[in-house]
Amino acid sequence: MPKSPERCEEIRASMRNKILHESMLYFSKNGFSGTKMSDLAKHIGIGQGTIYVYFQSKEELFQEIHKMINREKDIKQVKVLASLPIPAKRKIHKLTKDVLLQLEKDDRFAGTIALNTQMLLEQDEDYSAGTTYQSELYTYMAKIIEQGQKEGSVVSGNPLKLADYYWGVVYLYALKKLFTIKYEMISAEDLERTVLK
Amino acid sequence: MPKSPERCEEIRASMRNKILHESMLYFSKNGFSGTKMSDLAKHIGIGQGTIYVYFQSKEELFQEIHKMINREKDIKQVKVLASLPIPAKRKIHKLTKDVLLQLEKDDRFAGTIALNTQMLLEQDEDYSAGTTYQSELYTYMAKIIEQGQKEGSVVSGNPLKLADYYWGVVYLYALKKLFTIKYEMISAEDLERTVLK
Amino acid sequence: MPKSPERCEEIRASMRNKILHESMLYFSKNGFSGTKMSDLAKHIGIGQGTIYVYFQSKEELFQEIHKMINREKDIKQVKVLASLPIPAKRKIHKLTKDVLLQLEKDDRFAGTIALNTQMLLEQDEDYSAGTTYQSELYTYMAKIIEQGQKEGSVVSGNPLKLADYYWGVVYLYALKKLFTIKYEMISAEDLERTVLK
Amino acid sequence: MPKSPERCEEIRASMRNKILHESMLYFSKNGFSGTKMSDLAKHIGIGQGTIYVYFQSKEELFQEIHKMINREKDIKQVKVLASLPIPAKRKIHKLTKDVLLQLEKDDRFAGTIALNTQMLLEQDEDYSAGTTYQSELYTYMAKIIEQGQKEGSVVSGNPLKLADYYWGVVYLYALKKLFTIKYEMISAEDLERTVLK
DNA sequence: CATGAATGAGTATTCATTCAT
DNA sequence: TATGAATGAATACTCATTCAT
Repeated sequence: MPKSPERCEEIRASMRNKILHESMLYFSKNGFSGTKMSDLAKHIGIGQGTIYVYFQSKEELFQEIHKMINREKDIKQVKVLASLPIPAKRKIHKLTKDVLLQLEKDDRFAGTIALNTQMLLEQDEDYSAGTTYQSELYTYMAKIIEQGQKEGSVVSGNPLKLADYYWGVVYLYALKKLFTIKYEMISAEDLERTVLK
Repeated sequence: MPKSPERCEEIRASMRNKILHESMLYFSKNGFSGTKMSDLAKHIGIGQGTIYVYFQSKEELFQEIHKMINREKDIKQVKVLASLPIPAKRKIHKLTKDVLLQLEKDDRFAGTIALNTQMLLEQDEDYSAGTTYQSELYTYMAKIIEQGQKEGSVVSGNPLKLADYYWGVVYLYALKKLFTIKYEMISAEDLERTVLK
Repeated sequence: MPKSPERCEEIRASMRNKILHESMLYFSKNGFSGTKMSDLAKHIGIGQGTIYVYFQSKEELFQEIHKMINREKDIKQVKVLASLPIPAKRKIHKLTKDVLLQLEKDDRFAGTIALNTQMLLEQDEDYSAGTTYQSELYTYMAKIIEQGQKEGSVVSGNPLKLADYYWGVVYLYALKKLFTIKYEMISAEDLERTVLK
Repeated sequence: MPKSPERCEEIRASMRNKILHESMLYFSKNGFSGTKMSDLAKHIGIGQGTIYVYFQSKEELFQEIHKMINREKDIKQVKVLASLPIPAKRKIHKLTKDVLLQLEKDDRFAGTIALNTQMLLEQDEDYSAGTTYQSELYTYMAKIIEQGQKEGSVVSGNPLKLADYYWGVVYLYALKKLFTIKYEMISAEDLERTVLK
């Protein structure tokens, strides 16, 4: 009895995802050149060759991970938040609460962020890809900040620069979470103070 | 006729330092596994073999760089500042101004900081060394923060955690300076807001 | 579908042995420092990397070869011979005949002996291992010699020293066989004369 | 006051000889490829560069050592001995006594012999050089053996082959002397028995 | 499909040789 | 002349990738 084609496809997709997710975490901890394919395979619990059934090369795997990251990261939330008819201060409260919660709970969130560092640290060329997305996230954040400045709740200064500061701190604590044994997460108040008066 | 021993020693020391400093910058930009010894030598402008006259291996060179960093990083400034009989707010102003100036001017300052990331990202064992020092830097900063809390100029919260936040942001912008083509440095006000009310 | 584990193990063992045997002959002809891993691999007919799948380093391979040699060298024959109830002279005749036959036929026998020279010539530390074994071979030979001295067929003198002389000559002709284009093997009579009257 | 040219020449010759002799011993213990020029220089107690003042290359040094060896080795003794009007047995007694004495006393004698092994083990091409000389030594020895066979004091067999056997044993004990910590030298009787009845 | 043994291009390291002092 | 620091070609070793099973 041959497997049904759909079932087959399903199995393929699930293995591909497994590799993608585990690799993301592994790469985020060890960097691109710091990761050996043999170690990665062992870590995932599969044979070395198996990775090459799903991905053409280490390079491609790394890029696919980034595509996945950018797909997952939900900009939507910020986008929606930006256009809601509520004070900027509340928007920032809400965003901060959500971000810290996600950071706390989801390993992948921290991994995602760490990988962007790796990108920054190791790759010079494919640089643009990661930045593209970020700018969008930053844009919406900047809108909220601008609103807050008008409302008097946010400090003055270039909104984009402030947005970048806010996300930079998020990124900083994502790294700390991933790489430090015991680290106290930043408090909502401290994080908000990057932009709130 | 043998070369004069003193002169010889002098040459050796100067070459060793040259390798150490140049390597620091190179490693900080490319990471440990991302650095090829042949490229490094070319970058320094010496033969590959020369590095091995002074260091046993890539690994050892990397460790010696870290020893050097920890020796150089001057805690003194913060130490002295902490014990001055002036308001904490002024101390933080002074410190912030100095740190941002150094960050702006001295490549090595940013390099030093970036290397600590590499350490964190790539090496698991020799981790402690770097942390030891940091805690001292953090301790003095925490003292200033504590003083500020009493004086009412600094936000409430665990002083050490706040010190860590402050230095974390410094570290974040050091990375940005090293790895981003055009980046606006954080302003003194924004940096101070990590701890000041 | 994974390969069957048994078959896999079998393949590994056979490749390991192939490398071990071929390397033994190659090292014995070229010495340790005279052997390049790339040449060795080419000579065996495998990729350079393959050797490192089975052995950690050139050094380790060399040591494993010696372990193998000491396992293979059959002391048993001499041991059995020593305890047989026949005249020493006949034992020596038998032994000499066998040894010369093996020397003539089996390349590995000569290789084994040549490698012990290499050991002697190049390695200072791991020296003991080889010697341990030899002393056993020498002990049994010495017993036969002692018996012969009582029977009047063997020359007088320290039996161990005479045993060492006998095996030394065997060793000498093993070297000659390996390294000289055309060499006449020693005759049984000449070899026996080291100890027989 | 400039040094007199003769004195200068004298100094040069003496340094050259020092290098030559020490190198001979060092090469004989470590082999050609097993010898590092830096180690050799340290062993001699001079700078690495100094060797290159006197010899063009490692290769040339090695060859010069061989030339020196062949110059030193006194074939004369055997040559003279061969033509004396005394019984072969006495010639062999005399030769054996002299050879063992020299082996006992003079390190260079053993070194010389060991180097011929190295030659055999490592160099395929320059092979002829060493052999040329040996054949002369062997020829005269063979003459003595032939005389002994006529006189009935020497065993029958190809005289050259027997000469080779005799010198082979000498060579064997030279190696033992060089490479074994405590080794009992072969006795004159044992050595003579290679050829004497 | 899944595997892990085999591979060789690529990288770290050594060592004979040069050369400024 | 004597030196030893500097060099790069040669060599040991690694690791992404392939492929027979």
